[in-house]
Amino acid sequence: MSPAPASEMQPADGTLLTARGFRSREALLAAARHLFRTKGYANTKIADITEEAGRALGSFYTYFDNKEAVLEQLAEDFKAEVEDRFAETDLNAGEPHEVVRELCAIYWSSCRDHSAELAAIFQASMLDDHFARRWREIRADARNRIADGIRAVAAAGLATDPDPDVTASALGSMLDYFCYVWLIEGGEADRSSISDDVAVSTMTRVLYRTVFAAPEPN
Amino acid sequence: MSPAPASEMQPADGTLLTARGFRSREALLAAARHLFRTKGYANTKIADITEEAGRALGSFYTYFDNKEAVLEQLAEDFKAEVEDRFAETDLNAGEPHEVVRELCAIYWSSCRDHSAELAAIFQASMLDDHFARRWREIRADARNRIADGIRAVAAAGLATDPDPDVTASALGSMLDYFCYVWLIEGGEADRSSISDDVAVSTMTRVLYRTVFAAPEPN
Amino acid sequence: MSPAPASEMQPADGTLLTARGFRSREALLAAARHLFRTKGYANTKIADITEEAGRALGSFYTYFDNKEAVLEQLAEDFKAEVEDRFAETDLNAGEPHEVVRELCAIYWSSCRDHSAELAAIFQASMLDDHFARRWREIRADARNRIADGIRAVAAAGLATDPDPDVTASALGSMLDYFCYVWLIEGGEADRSSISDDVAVSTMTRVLYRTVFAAPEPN
Amino acid sequence: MSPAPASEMQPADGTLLTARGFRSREALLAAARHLFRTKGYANTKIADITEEAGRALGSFYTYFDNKEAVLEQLAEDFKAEVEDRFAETDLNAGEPHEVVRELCAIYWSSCRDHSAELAAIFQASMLDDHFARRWREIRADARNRIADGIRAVAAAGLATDPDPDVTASALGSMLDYFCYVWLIEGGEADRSSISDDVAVSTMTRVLYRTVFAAPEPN
DNA sequence: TATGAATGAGATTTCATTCAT
DNA sequence: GATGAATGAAATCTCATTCAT
Repeated sequence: MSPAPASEMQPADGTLLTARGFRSREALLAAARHLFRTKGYANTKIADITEEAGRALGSFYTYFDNKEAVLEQLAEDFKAEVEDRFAETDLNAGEPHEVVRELCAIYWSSCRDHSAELAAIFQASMLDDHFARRWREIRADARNRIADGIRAVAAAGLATDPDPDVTASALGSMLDYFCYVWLIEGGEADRSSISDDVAVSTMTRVLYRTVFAAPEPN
Repeated sequence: MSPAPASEMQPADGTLLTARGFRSREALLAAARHLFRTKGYANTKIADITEEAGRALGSFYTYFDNKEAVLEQLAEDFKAEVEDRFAETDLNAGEPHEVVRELCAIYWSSCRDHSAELAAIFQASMLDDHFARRWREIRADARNRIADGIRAVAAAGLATDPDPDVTASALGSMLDYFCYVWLIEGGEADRSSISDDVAVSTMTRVLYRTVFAAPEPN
Repeated sequence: MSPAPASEMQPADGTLLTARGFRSREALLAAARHLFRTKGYANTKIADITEEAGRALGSFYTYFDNKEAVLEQLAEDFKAEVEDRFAETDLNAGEPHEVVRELCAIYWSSCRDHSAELAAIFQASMLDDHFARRWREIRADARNRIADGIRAVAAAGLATDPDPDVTASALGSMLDYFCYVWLIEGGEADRSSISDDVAVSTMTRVLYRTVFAAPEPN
Repeated sequence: MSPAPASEMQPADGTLLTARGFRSREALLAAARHLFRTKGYANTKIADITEEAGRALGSFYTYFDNKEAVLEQLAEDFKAEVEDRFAETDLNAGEPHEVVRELCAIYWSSCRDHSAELAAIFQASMLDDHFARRWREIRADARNRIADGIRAVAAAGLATDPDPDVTASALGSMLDYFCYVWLIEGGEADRSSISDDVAVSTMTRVLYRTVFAAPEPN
């Protein structure tokens, strides 16, 4: 769908990769993605990644400085793709409820398609200051979008909000952790999965009602 | 045969502790609490805890089997106290908006007063299946409370919700992660703290508007 | 049966014990004996002994310097009693086959009644040079008795043996390890116990035939 | 895909080792063997083994899970070799006394050449149920051979034995512990070593006389 | 004497990273 | 580039022994 990022032909040290090297690097990234999702970031060892990728342990260091660097790469790709998806959509046009729903749908599907990255960076954000900052940056984008929406609604006199930024933080927290719970943790105590439609509708409901202080149309 | 010294106390695990032992155990718990909050659960080593508590490394094992056992104890106390706080309040009486606000206030102050436990168990839930389950249990309480509220509102014909449990999950996720972000992570990219009032008002706003699909009174 | 050894009223440092102290010391010895037999010497911790004895950990050191000292005491009592039992019997009188049988019977019953000491000292002899020497001393008694018997038989012209001491060593090894296997290890792969009679008869058979180079009478 | 380097070897556990790895593994096994014999199994630490082998501590875990695994490997090799040595010899042919002598000679030389394994597994059998079972298995082979011999002698009407299996157990105990005492413990209180010939002759004497109830020929 | 908490040396095990082949 | 063995620092946990009460 999206073209390979320019970074893919170029490892950290700036040198170019041969085709063979390129394949190895991709295999390692794919293995890491898989393991981060299934075992968690902290519980994944370098040796797990190379084994899963069918490569020798030492080969890992040909392409990455350490596990953080892998996540850094994955997080970058993740952020870029989420931004792409938002950019492709005109959130200012259309019926408000539809716009909100579209935003939630993009968020949900991005998280679903990148659950490994979501799991890893969410977890890493709790272990490591660097990734805490990184994660805040990624979160900020959606949060600002929401805050802008709240302000626009207020400007239109449809609802008031004494603190749009904090409300946006709360709604962003809801989106993030709701996705984490259902896509990675495996749901709540009494229910382990939901359909895409229920997920998106629920996220939409909370966002729409909070921003507009009114029920959804129909 | 000989009577227990007056100084003996009965901690959770059923064994008797002398006053001296009781103090050591408390010192270790306090140290763990402090470190879990400041360095995070995973980054805290047993040796850090004993050092902070001014005890020898080996003394840790007089009181706990391992680091998990410390968190288990803290989590238990946390859960018990949050439940106590909720039990003390009659959430069914009074004006709805006030009830919601009260619930949010309890949640926020519980998390604030137990930010160490919140941080630790949140983190541990991502590293360890056991704590993931534990955390789900703790979360379930507030979630069910919210779901009940949504159903009551629907029964009163004030608003509709096609899926109260999932909405409650979303709102619970908001509460949890909002508290985590502001009380432990140190806020968002462009703002590092908020007042209790702003926090509670914001949480209340999201909850109230989502449940009632209407603006707050006044 | 046998009177309390003089050592029982006197701990290692030469001081006398009060009645209370005497009871504690006995409780610890009994506990050690029990644990040495069931868990083995090496696998028994000081804390296990005091717990089994219903005493506080620290009390152990009131009576013994360490675990070795307990075994030393038990071994001493064991050696003394085995020697007593042999001394009570006149091995030179009577029909030869009966004498051999009597010797084996004493050996077997001593080991059976002191299986804890046997287990402990056998094990300790393999871990610790001091007990290896101690065990050799204990073994030497029976071995010399056997060697004397072989020489007497040779002197009587009933059989020859080029190396009575080594043969006695082999027969002593048989006695020791046969007792260990059946009384402590719980028998062989396909049979877990034998009657006293079969045990004694078998030991007798090997000894008698080896010494006399002839079948037992009848 | 790429062919295995010519230097790769196939050790017991199924993984492939490079020549270098093979050498390290052998060095560790040799070091363990040496230390088990001189210091005993229980007194040998993993660090002792790696130091003796001139390897880093961590390297041990490249080849073995723990100390038990090393002994398991040594025990396996030991058992296999003893069985080989017996298999190579036709114990049913020849003059009975020579057959018995041959069996004892094999036993003695096997134990002498594998005194490290003998010491270690003997000791471990007293500390650990797993090795107790293992050791019983290894012992069972010789014991059954002896029991068969006793039955054959009885069938030929040369001697009687009311309980061939228990007699075989006693004779097996003699062989095992006699070898242990003279090859590992360093002999008896008054004599520290014996020649191979005296050892084998003595073992033979006890076995032959017990089984045949008669003096050896000549 | 009795108690049990305190101590810390020592042993095991893990794993990120380096490096020789 | 690829390989996998080598390394050793760090962390966990145990337990004999001491000691204050």
